[in-house]
Amino acid sequence: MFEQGGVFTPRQKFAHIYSVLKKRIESGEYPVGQLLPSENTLIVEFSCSRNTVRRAISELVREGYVQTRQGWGVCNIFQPIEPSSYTMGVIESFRETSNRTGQKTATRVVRFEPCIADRKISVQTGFAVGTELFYLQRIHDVNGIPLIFNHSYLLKECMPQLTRKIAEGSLYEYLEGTLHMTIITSKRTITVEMATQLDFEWLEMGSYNCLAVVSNQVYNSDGVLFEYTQSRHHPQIFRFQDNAIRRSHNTKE
Amino acid sequence: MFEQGGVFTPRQKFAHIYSVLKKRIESGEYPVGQLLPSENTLIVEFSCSRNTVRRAISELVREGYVQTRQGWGVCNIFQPIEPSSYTMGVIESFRETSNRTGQKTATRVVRFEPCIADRKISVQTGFAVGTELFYLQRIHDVNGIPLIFNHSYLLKECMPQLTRKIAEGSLYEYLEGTLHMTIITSKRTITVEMATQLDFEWLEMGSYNCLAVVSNQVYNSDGVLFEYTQSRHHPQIFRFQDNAIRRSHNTKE
DNA sequence: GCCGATTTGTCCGTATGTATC
DNA sequence: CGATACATACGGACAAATCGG
Repeated sequence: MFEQGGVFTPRQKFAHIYSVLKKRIESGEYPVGQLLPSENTLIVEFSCSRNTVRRAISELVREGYVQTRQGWGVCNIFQPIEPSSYTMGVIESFRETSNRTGQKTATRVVRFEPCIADRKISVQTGFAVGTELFYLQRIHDVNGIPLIFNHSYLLKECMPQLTRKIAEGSLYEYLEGTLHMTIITSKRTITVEMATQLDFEWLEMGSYNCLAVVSNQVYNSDGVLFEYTQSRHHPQIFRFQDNAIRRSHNTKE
Repeated sequence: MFEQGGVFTPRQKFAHIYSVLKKRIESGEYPVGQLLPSENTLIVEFSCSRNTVRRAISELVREGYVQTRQGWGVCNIFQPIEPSSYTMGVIESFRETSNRTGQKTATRVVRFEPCIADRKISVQTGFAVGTELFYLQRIHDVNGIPLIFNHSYLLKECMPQLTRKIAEGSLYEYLEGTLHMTIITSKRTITVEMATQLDFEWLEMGSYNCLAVVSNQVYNSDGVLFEYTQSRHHPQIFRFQDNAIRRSHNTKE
């Protein structure tokens, strides 16, 4: 690890190049709407192979910073955008998100009980019928206002010692820090649902009668589904961003 | 192009391997929760390079079919899921989506007029102040019920001949088919908003007072922003899917 | 319309690092 | 410790798209 022009060099070369290019784009060093230096130019600058440059660029494509076109080049399409509560393709805990967006938050556990997956739970969560689980209800306060209601089902086998107290803190800190679990994949579905009795009871719904609902299946490093969480967000604090790329129509076979 | 086991071989090798593996996973040929054959095994089977196999696998990772772990392998985490109206990272027109999900749909243009971007429009859409645009309001009916309200701003310069009649059909068919424009990148933001007077007038809101709002900036192959569309969806037909991967914390620099 | 230079897209083979078992 | 697995990186080759002369 050494420093170079104010930018720390990470272990991986492609990540370094990615981060340098990203900073240049954000700072306006490359004009918007115009081409970045060609791959060959970047190869010389970073003294690396073509694959490495291309990998860095493909990350920027995924994030909507640039787009590429064969025979033409890599075009800067950056536009500054307000920080989103959810960012596509990235897993973050509630605490991490609030730190990033700079808001004061708190978590309350309003229900904590063991349970066993029946057919209804199984269909909703993806756990097999009969699986031993913990069921949690948690309220997240943002700047003192209750705005998120979470229903979670957690695989008991992975965290037999889990207590209500632990769940009051950051669940992910416990799982990753204390239990040394590694979270790899998370499958999310976003819908909009009518507020329920519980939502009205616990959240400051104002005149809204719907919520943004994020249903989340989380897998650990063994490929085991160990968490299902349904997060019910007050509309005013919900925002999700995504960058899409139009794929060629012949790819489907 | 030749056939092989019922699977058409596309031009690109990695896409072929991707599609074969995908079919095997969907059909249960690889047991869920277990490892796929190693990269070296697949290299032999498909007689290709390591990079090509890895590229196919990384697509499957992105789609939530498998997850990988260094030193261990590629683990099958497939779970069948209902078709979503929006699928992450893919651009589709309304017509394409409804064809895919098998619903009868229609589009009505309820407003069509030229306009010039003022400051308010500029902030919302990303077009520079003074840009000449078309402003459209369109209703999408699904199975005869009006459920989506679209506000669109289109760059006049790119489609000076656009008429109300054309907009009644598929806009994307016109842009891609007739004008030979290529759409590459689309930046989307999803929020939930209170229904407006217009929404209540035109859509079957029932007892809902909110909608799922997808704000969309679309760039053509020259890197020019040429479309901003705000799609306001009735909650009952809105669903969006995303697969997230937990990144290592040292990547941010 | 053609040709050649440039640029990105695809694919190959190899080497080395690092995590897992 | 060694064998196996994925992760990173290099360098080279050719294809396909773009653009200017």
